[in-house]
Amino acid sequence: MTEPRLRADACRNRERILAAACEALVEHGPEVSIEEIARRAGVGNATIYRRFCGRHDLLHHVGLEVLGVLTEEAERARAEEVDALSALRRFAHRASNRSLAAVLPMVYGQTADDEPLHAARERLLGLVKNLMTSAQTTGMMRNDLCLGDFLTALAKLTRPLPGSPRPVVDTVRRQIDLLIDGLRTQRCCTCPERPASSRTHAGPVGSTTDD
Amino acid sequence: MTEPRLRADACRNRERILAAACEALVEHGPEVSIEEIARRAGVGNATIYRRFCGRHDLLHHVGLEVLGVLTEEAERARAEEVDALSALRRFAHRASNRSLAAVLPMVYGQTADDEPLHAARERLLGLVKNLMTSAQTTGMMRNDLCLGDFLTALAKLTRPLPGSPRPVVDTVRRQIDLLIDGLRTQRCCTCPERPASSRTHAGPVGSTTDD
DNA sequence: GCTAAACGGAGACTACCTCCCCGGTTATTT
DNA sequence: AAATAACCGGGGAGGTAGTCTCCGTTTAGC
Repeated sequence: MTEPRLRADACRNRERILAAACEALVEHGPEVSIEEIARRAGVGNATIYRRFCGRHDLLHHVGLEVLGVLTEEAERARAEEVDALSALRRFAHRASNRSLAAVLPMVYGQTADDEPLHAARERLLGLVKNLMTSAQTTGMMRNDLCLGDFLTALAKLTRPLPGSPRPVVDTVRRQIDLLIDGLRTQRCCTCPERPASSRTHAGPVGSTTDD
Repeated sequence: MTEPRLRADACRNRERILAAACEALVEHGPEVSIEEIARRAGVGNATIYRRFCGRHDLLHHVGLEVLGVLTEEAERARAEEVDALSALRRFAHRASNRSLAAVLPMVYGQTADDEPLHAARERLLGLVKNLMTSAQTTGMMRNDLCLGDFLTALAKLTRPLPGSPRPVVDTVRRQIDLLIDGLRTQRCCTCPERPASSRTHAGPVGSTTDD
């Protein structure tokens, strides 16, 4: 049964294609062209068609990969952080890496009635929902919020605006901290007191460092 | 000197085109097609070319109009609200109507070195900047934030995610309130204690009511 | 009711996108 | 190190969609 294992370079290219697809999706929206993804990945467009059978299949695998990473992050955050709100904050930060949270809405629209994708999604939603209710029942988080508020806010903040040369990671992080602080019941500043740069727009272009 | 005044129907159509362009821009991104805008406005595409000389000119006027409305809103908010933070909140709510705040980043990328647009933009930025420093010096708003943090967050939250049938106004409002609460120095819940719907995603599709 | 302004649709032309084929390149195996 | 099979990028055919213009018809305003 199949999967004769990919050659090393083919495997590398497959990863690159998936990563490029994520980037391209969040920047250009759901109907980004295959050519654009290929350009970004630094491969010929034929390579994409060789590895995936068509657009739908590509997006399917993008979705699966992203959902997998996020689910794992949610589990680790829950396990390694002491309280639910810190876990949510950590999860949010991880989800902002490579705009992961913003990829999902782009994929869903294009892959209707895709069963495994739907299942993976429900699993992630369940985990985050648990974190939220846990934070709420322990009194750390306000009660007038539902899952959708948090997740769509996360997706929106994570998604880069067109025109920004490279998403300034620092800004996104700060915005997420702001959001989390808004979620809190009591004020307890989690945001490092980084002096505000008085410049109007983006500061130095930060590298996408992992947390 | 020129501007022989438009006929009533032409004038109406011009408004419709500008409004449709805003909608289309925030939904499809900066390189949305003229055809799509015409479809949305319910006019033939020739009508757009009759009223504006090309894509650049259309976006220029979209930008001017949006900047004009937002500037006026900022001034009114400052004049009519008692404190700077309330003014910011009010401004943010108004800017979320018709996704106004999200239109601007779409326009800027396409209209480089457009002097009047740039001037109008600086004017608005100045007003908002004043509101922010005012809120900060009176101790209502945390100091580790700059103009860009607030404005890009506003633009992102205001921009609809692809796939959402109609932006659920209620959700956007709540997210903005969350953001403003995150800005505060002390907790003082501005958010009406609307009981959280436990449903996973969007609740009822709200109409885009003005504030 | 007349006239000039405005309208929508259709058409020419272009650009880009999808998908496949082919001659050259590279990883792997012995 | 040579053989071989997997893999690669570029280019091309066919198709779709976009931009902008022309033209016969409709409509607002006097």
